[in-house]
Amino acid sequence: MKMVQDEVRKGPWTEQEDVLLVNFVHLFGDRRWDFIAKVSGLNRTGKSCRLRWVNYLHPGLKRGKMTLHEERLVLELHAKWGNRWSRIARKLPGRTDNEVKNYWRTHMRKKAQEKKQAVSPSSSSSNCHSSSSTVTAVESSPFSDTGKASFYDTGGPNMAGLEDEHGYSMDDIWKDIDMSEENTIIKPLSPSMASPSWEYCWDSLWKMDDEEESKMFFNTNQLVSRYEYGKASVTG
DNA sequence: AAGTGAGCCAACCGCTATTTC
DNA sequence: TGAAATAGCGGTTGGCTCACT
Repeated sequence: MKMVQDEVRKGPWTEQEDVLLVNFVHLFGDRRWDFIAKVSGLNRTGKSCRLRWVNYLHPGLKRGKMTLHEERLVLELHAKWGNRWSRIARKLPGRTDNEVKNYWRTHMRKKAQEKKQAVSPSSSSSNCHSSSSTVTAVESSPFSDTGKASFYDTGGPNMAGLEDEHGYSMDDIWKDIDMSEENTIIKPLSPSMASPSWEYCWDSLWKMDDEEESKMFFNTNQLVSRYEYGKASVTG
């Protein structure tokens, strides 16, 4: 038997692909991406799978607009670390490096435009956020690490830089964020992940024995079918 | 109502770092 | 210890959405 999988798929992910990927990540963990890419039957690269998981499918992700405090954090940490997006993202629970990066790009584009209009060129400084309304918060550099990490915080090698001289702790920041996030939508990444069908899907998976599991590699369509069925029953 | 441009986000690419054998 | 494989990171781009004209 030979599976004909010629072209590697690129471009936007479909819901079915998402479901498959999430299933296989739960089965095999979120490290063996090449393996997952192969056994899942997705014609994607491991790299692509990882990216999809990290940036979109991971259950710990938070969607919606950046809160004021998150904005401040981004500004502060970028001032400190530069374009170390993943590092910055680790300090923003539920945010990805991609998200932070995208935010920064648009944010800074805006700021640059504002700056052009509002500030004379000679007054610019090394701080790239000089015309921002959040400048005061940023300039005070008030953050320290309390160990509250984002979902993929690996406890990175060097957080000592943040554990320093300032009185306003990360705890305070997080408390503020918690309060402000009453208005922030935190939802599962895919509609599917909160649905009964999703739970059913997991339930079935976890009950599988090894043999079943190996069979599943060749029956991934069933997963999608289950999912679709469940989804239909939810949505009406 | 249609056209246009800007903003935003998801995904890819290339390079580097880390892990495994 | 070195090579190969894999994972991770940062930069870039393409396409979709929405506001404005």
